[in-house]
Amino acid sequence: MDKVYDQKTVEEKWYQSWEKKGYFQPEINPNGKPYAIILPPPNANGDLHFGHAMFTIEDILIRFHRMKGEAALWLPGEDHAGTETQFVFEKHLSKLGKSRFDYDRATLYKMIYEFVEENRGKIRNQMQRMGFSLNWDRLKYTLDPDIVKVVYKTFKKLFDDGLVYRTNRLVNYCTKDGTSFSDLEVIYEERKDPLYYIKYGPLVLATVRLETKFGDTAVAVHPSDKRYKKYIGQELEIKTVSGKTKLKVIADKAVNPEFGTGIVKVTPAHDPNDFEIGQRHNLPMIQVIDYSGKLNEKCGKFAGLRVKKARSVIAEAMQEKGLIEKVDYDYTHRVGICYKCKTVIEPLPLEQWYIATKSLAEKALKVVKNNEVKIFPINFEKIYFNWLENIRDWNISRQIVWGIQIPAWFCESCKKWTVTEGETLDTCLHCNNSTLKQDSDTFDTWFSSAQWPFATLQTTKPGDFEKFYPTSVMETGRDILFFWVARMIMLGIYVTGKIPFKDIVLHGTVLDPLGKKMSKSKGNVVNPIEIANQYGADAIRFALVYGTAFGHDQSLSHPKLQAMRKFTNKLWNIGRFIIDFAPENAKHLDSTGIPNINKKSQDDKQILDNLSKTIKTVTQAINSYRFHDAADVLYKFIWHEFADKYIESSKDRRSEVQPILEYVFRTCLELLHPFMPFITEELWQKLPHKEDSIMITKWPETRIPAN
RNA sequence: GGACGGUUAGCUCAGUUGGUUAGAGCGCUUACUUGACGUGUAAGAGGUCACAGGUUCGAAUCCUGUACCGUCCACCA
Repeated sequence: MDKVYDQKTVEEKWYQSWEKKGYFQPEINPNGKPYAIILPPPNANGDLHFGHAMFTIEDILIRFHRMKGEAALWLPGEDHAGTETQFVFEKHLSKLGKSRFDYDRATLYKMIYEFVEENRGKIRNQMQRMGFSLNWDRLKYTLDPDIVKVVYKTFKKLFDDGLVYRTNRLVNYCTKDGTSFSDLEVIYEERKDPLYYIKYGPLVLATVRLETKFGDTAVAVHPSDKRYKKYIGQELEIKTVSGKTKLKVIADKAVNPEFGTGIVKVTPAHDPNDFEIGQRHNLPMIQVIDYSGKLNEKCGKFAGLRVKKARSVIAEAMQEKGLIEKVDYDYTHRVGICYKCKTVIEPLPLEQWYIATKSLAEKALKVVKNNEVKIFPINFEKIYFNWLENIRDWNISRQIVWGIQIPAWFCESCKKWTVTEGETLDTCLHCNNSTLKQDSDTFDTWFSSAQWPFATLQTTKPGDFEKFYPTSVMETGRDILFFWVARMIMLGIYVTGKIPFKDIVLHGTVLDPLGKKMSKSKGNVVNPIEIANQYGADAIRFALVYGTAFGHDQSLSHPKLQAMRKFTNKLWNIGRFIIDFAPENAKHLDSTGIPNINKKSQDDKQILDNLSKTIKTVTQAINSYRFHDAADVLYKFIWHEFADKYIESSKDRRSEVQPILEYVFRTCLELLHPFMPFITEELWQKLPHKEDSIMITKWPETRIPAN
């Protein structure tokens, strides 16, 4: 053995042979009880990033349960990631001087498909580099025909049950990306914008959005606001930049009398609040901004201007006519922006498919309240409850081509919609005319992701669903608790009648070394594969769980990685001492695996005793998702008890205690294996052993007779 | 406006139901390195556990409040 541990050769050595021998298949323990984790499917088009390195937690669980003799299945998947991928592709197009408008739907789809195919598999290699024991035979892709079929079926069922409906209301629209988004995909930013106090007839009101004034259909005050009581119900004549117009004054409790002058202009087509006021008062909707973010023909001479430009041009025109009383330039408010391209989100009226979430959310709440589904750490329960209790209906239509096209057909003759399970319709089921047109929109990616646990297990191998559903654990980042986890519970229960998983385990975020969130725009993204190449995959895996309470954020720390690299070197040298430097006359561990020596000293008894305690603690810690406890105990025991004390003190009786050294060390490797798969396999192979691999040897606790 | 997390040695962080002199890694000091260890071992310096109250025989740990940092949720024009 080399004096210094060379992680590169060792870590390249084992993965393929493990996979070839079928260790990643649950069938390796045919009679074990089922234990399943569905991998949160990474973007098929992407690279491994640090969030994915946290899959280590899932690998620890899977390897641990596999060693306990369970039929452990870790099911890999890849996500087509609709908007994400299409936007990446559009960037790629723009570098070529093209845009999505240069192609028809089918061509664009085909191009993106090929673009993704070129990159698929890249991330697979990277996950293998990390040692993830995923069952690749069962790999699923969100665009696999059988998955798509499941998604269609769910949509049809929802439609038939009246839980999917189509309606025209304001959506969060990104005029740059050309699609609507769900509420979750809008992020808010504090912005400073001028607040204009404008004259509306005899009244003065405050607004930021001057450019929507062409869409005003009323002026509103609070019903009990004494200042304006006499105006309620009146029709005001208003002088504007383009002539005179008339607006009615209405009373609505949504108006805050404290803000501005206590008066608002009501623009139902361009503001969510105003939309609701409009509904209550039967106001007409006048759309004055189009889907490209420009004022339309209703705005007279301002037509064609982009919103931002229009605002300043109109302000100038109004100043000239003396229609602006004052401007507050220090006004800050929160503005919704596109999470992807940071464009200001425009609330625009658009017909979309919605899921009625109320009844689904109630059930999703109940299963967590009943403890049928448990969330770790527990404080996320409150956040989960809060979201579901206030949930709004979910817009699942997206105006992009990359994704699953919605299987709904509109009949031009009878103006009715028909939904199918994916079959193409030739004639309308309502009126028999053949004037059908399929909805050009695609599903929100999260709509298909929300079905992932059952969609995958129903389409892998016969019997998988019956055996592994509900799965044991859903382990993922806490940032997608709403996007994904809550929705999986809602749709999982709805479609299968059962919860999709029993435990939800949420890990924290890995931040950059300065404690900032990693992001491409900040340029502080670190590639975990490079870290693995530098320190070893085992070291990075251990570093991710060691020293930070599970569930908390942590900063990437090079000193810590260095320390973990040293730990692997320490392990290597313990192995070298025990194996290479064994005296020639030494006894060895026999096939029973229990060290059988005549006279045990106090030291011997103590190390064996402490080993048992370590086994117990590590087992308990993993069972309760306290991975940092397990790592800490292992590190301390191996280095500071076994190496520093026991090995040192036993050097005089070396040949006598060799079996104990071998036994304790081998057990340590087994306990460490879920955390550090590569080095433990390498060293374990050099010690006396029975099974072919440490991966399939029995977890130490299961071998200890109860006492 | 709500909610959650954090605040412990110079730095990065542990500290599960409250219990003897508060821990680790890195860094620092001093010796050793005699048969495994790009080193390792042994010993050591270093903390008013954010702040203010309270409960208790006893609090980093429980309760109340405050400050600062971070995150999430919410339609304030």
